[in-house]
Amino acid sequence: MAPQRKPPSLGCLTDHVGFHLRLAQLAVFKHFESALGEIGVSPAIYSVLEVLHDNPGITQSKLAIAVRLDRSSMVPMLDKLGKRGLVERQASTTDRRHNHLFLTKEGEALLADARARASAHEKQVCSCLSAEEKKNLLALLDRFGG
Amino acid sequence: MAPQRKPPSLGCLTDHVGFHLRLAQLAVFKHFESALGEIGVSPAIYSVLEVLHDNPGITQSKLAIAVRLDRSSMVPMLDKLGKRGLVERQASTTDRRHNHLFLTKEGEALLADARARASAHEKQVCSCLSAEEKKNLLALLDRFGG
DNA sequence: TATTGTTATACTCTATAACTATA
DNA sequence: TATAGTTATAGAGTATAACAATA
Repeated sequence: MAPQRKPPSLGCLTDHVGFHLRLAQLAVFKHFESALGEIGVSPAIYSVLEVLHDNPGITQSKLAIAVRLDRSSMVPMLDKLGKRGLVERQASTTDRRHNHLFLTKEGEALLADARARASAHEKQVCSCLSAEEKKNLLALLDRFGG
Repeated sequence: MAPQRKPPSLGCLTDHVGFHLRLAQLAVFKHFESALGEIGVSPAIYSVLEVLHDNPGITQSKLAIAVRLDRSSMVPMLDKLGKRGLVERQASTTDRRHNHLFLTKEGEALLADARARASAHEKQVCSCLSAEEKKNLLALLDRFGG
């Protein structure tokens, strides 16, 4: 059989938004990893740090909802961040079922670094889009997930 | 402490295309699962079936590249599809390192069902977009992953 | 009864590296 | 030497279900 010289056809796949979403996310997350991997910040961790910074004292369950994880998945993540000295759990005095979460000084410092890197990453990864196009893209994406 | 009544702020996250991509993909894949889960077709399996249908005789490595998986990840996937009687591996007669892959009759039948469901799923999940907007969205996504 | 955080567990997806058989 | 498929393995990510403490 003669070798296939052309890239294989993707058929109906080209019409499916899910397929395009996966390819785009794959590319963007890989780039993120190359930009923030060396400081130990994955996309999931970055989102947690941002929400914590913006909502000091938030509880674990609310944080989980905000970043779209199960509350049980939040636990090992916060354990890890706690061990790294980035996040603190404070048991609530008024409702002792709750933990209030805070970034430590180290957590804030790491977030500052992560933000600078994430911002540079974002510029690079979106260099193929005008400001208008990016705004448009985000609005379209929000129709699904917002 | 007073309970937080408002949804937590997402801060810088709202400017990051990666975050929006994740939320959108989460929503779209969840919907896909609810539409094709009962016939045992995940997004990954669907993409493999489509590429196989469109490129009969393709080799494992080329298939892996087409659907953006490592060739080692292709093996257990094809094992599973083989056990379900959907895909056939034919050792090449001219280069015995290659396997040529084909959908069986059962594979084609399942794909027909999957296509109908995927098409309905796609309509539902994109009901928030005009035809123009969807076309625009796919083009924008392709800037990253294409 | 309902909720928060936790634990135990398991499953899916994926990649890396090394192996084999071929070329 | 290089390539295709395979194997073994490990890691990330995530969810489900049940539990203890608390409300």
